[in-house]
Amino acid sequence: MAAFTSKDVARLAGVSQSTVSYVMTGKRQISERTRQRVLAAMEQLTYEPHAGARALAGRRTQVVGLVVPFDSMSEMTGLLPFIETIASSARASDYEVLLVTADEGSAGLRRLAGRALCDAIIMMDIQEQDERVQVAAALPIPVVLVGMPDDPAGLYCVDLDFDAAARIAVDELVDTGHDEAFVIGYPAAVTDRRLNFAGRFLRSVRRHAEMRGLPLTVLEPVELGRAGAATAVEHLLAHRRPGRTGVVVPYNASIRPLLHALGARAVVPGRDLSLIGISTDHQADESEPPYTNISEEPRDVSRRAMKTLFWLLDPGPGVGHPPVDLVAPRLTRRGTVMPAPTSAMRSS
Amino acid sequence: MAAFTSKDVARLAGVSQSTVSYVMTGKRQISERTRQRVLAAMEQLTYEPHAGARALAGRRTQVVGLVVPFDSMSEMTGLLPFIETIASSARASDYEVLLVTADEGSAGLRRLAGRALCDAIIMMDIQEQDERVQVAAALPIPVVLVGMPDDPAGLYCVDLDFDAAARIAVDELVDTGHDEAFVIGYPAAVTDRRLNFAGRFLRSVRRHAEMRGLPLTVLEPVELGRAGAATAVEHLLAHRRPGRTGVVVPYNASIRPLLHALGARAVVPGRDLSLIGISTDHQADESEPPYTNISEEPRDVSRRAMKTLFWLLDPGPGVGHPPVDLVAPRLTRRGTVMPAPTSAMRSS
DNA sequence: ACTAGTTGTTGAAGCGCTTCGACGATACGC
DNA sequence: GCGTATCGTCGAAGCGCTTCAACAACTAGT
Repeated sequence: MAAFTSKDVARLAGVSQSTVSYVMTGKRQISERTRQRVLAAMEQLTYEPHAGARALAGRRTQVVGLVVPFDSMSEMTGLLPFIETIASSARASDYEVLLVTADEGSAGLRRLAGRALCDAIIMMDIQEQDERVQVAAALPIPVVLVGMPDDPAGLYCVDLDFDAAARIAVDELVDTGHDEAFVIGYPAAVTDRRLNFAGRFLRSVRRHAEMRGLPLTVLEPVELGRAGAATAVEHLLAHRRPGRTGVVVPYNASIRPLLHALGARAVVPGRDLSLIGISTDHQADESEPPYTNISEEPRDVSRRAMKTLFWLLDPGPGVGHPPVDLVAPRLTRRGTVMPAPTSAMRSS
Repeated sequence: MAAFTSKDVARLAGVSQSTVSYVMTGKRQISERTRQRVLAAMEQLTYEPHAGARALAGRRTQVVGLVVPFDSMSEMTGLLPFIETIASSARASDYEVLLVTADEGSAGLRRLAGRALCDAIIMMDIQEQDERVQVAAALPIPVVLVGMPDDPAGLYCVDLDFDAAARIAVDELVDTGHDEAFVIGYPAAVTDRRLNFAGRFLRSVRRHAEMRGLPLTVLEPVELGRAGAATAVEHLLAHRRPGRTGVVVPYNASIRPLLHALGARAVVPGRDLSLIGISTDHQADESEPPYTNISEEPRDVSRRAMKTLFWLLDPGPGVGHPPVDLVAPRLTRRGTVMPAPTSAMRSS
């Protein structure tokens, strides 16, 4: 099992070592006959090129660095689909994935680039003011952000379009004749870290509600778990005005406990009030009961991020790429929003 | 930002390049004065050694390959703590982590070793009969399994001691005077893939129940989700004999829906029957209600696996290491097991 | 027929490290 | 004082690739 080198392949194929290299990289024309001989020799020896040597000589590693937020003790479920999609996109283009945890901060970024560990970086868990963004922008390799800091510093960003999500939620509630809306705040784990999407969504939802004349209250954050949800529901029920009330739950992990708390008080979403969650379609569908949701699809976002990253690595002749790529969310009705009153009633 | 090389450091420090190398690796004695000069130069240039060059010349990469089961569409939550712990253990020893998805099968393993992408591999999601185990055993680099195949082929394995877990569960039920036990089977997603732990647990629990004379029935698998749990509970209630019934739920994702289904039928664990789950302490504690559990701690298992891996990379002078390292589980009572009848009643 | 391309292949020069053997300098034993 | 260790440093030879310049063998153009 002593590893073979390209020299061994060359000898077996009866060509020079550089020819073997050209067969692998395709950077020079090689006659079909020779190519086949070389490929056969590789096959026979189960040859694999030495990654380090490649990186050294060719100055590219075929590795993408993935910076993920493992530091927070929070469940951070929902992270897995991101990682998985990124991993498989990478493999599809013959790239490996190197995992770096976010708690390393900028040091991790510098290490990745400085040691030539990867050709590009994809960074998640972006905060509004993120020191790493400046560092990343100064690196000699491309960096794609999943999320949007206040100042992207020229970096490419991919994320869900939270402004559109907010607009869709408000529109849906207004169009179905709601008189008032509540937004369940993000849990402290999110707001403490000033994760970018929380602020973006809350600002947008306030703006759109105002534009459409929908009275809107942002409730205290729901701490993950039963107790927090119960408190929020009590508060909600105590403060709602008579009329048609809509509730928007922007943080997916809050949705389940909230539904549970409503259920415990025999409040039925879609009958007694309306509820819209932001979550994956899968989660919304599997929930008991299923709820009307605005899609937040980690897989789409990751895929787009990887596309951007590969484009940066090899721009090609195309027209370019938008620096900020916001994935459009989609509303799917699953019955937790009360339908609009009949037209007779409506014209009040 | 043009990357510096050790030659630049050498020039700045007024020493030869090889001296710089010896300062980094510590493989030769260097006078303290020179060492400090070199370190200062490195600092000044923010020098980082080129990983590829290191791998090429030094034949070690300071990378561990991590093979994780992303292929299954199953939630595979619970995976994150493994990954996180492995990532931080690795970093603590100045190793990077390269992520490989299990759906690549043995090809991924061969690539990792063949291309010299890493110094060692840690592989999760082991099946009873796993073709990858043979391949892994033949690799020129150490491989540690998280899980136990039927035939470890000489590889080091780390996992929860499912046999002990089964014994603890049976003992607890017998010692508290139960007349009968049910085990909720693993969902199809697990059994279809013949994951190693399912068979190990079921065999053990049957054996220990027989040894202690506890009538035991293994129920149909609970499919993840409400419906599956409801079916299992109905079946359970229909078939239980009069007397003290214990239920063991070995798959952590099945516990929550099961508790929910029991609640929906107003069956209270700890009063109407007993329930023991295998899950992390955290999950057991946060659950509503909390349940008596046998600990399954991914972080412990991962940590031990990494310890084994580092030992394999650098055996040191110690006495050695057990090839199969089973982490002992621990029972924590949280009130879902009915206490033993009073001694007066007991002596029937 | 003779130059001017074109095509396919090669030798050799690195890429930035590790590591071996060598060597000058200092310390020791007698 | 002279050989003999010991210590600290250096030069140079790779590690296994990529890539450049060069060249042999053809094909075309005039």
